[in-house]
Amino acid sequence: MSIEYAILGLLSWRELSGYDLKKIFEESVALYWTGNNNEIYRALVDLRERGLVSVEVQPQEKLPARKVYAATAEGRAELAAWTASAPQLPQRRHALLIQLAWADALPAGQLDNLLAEYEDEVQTQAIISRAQLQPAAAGARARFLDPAGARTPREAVLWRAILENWAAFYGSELAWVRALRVELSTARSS
Amino acid sequence: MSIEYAILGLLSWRELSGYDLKKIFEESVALYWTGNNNEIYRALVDLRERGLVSVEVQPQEKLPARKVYAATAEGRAELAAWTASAPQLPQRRHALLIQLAWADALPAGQLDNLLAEYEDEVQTQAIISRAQLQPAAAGARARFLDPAGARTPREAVLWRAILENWAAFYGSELAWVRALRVELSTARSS
DNA sequence: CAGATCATGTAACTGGTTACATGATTCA
DNA sequence: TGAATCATGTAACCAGTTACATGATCTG
Repeated sequence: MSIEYAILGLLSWRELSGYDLKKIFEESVALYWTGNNNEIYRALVDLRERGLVSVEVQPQEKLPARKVYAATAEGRAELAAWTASAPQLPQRRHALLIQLAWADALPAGQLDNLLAEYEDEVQTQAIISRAQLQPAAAGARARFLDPAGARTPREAVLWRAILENWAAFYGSELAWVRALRVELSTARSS
Repeated sequence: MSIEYAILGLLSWRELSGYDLKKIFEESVALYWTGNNNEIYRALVDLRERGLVSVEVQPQEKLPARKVYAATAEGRAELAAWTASAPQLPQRRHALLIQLAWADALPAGQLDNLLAEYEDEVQTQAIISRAQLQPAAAGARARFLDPAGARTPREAVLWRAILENWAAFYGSELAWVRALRVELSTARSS
């Protein structure tokens, strides 16, 4: 899947500028693209050309004009068709596992340092993804996937499930690396 | 990380032709590239140019010559340096989660069909990845990450951990989708 | 005054995918 | 005889990343 459907989905939820989208991508765990300008602005042009989104240019006095995009009826239809399409398996690229395959050449201390560093990083992500399960501060504009911004109870269930999936992913990874460190340290001393 | 280190690692383990590599990539769960020719043959040329692998051309009577590659001393040094490098977080692309974010427009039955199909696919992967934890048939050439092919006990521990990571990944995913289906069906009927 | 924020975009590159191309051999 | 396997490669394309480019405004 390309970033286009993610953008189309967001624009079906509320109207947003390229800059808004960029921030949403940067903040969200679930939207795993970097949110770089190139891709977002090109995707918006493309969606526009295909008639899936509309633009409204809002001139501002002192800042560059905001181009605010929203999904059109055709865009919503296209999105609905896509959501019904056959699910793909998630793809996971896990460079550390390839590193570990050949890491037997490393001294035990260095290997454990590597794993400890990894554990730290994963723990950070686990905390962040668990935090997203908590509702945002009252008064704040609901962020993407915050059940408070959902339009129906079922949508809230789905959004919570998405966040739980990410939390489970990092939780499982954290448990794995901790178990591996224990196993390596006990094997060494036995 | 590019596919190059994965190839260099395999060639540090045993000597292989491009065709052998292709098959290993296709068979292995852990080596998540498609194993397409383009990338493998280009990577081999590149590694060769950088002096990290050597080639031996083995002419065959009736088939095209095999070009058998192996890691050189420099290649092994480069690989060792890479294994010691800072670990990266795994990256996961999960299109279904983006689909679900906007799936509230689907009728309940269609949504459950989608999730059921996903559950099936994940279950297949879960079974495959658990199966790789079993030793290969006696007499068969040890496959990549089969502890039987490991060169030291610690390497066997690492290889098992890698396979367990994949099994845990699919196991966690399977539990998640099952729980979600239950939640959606009970919410509907209450 | 420096750094973050608002707001738009472009250029160059990397990594990876799909499909094309060739041709003999082996097996059901 | 048709499909799978052995064995090499090339061409065209797509998605995504990093870095470049501009410039005003707001905040500490």
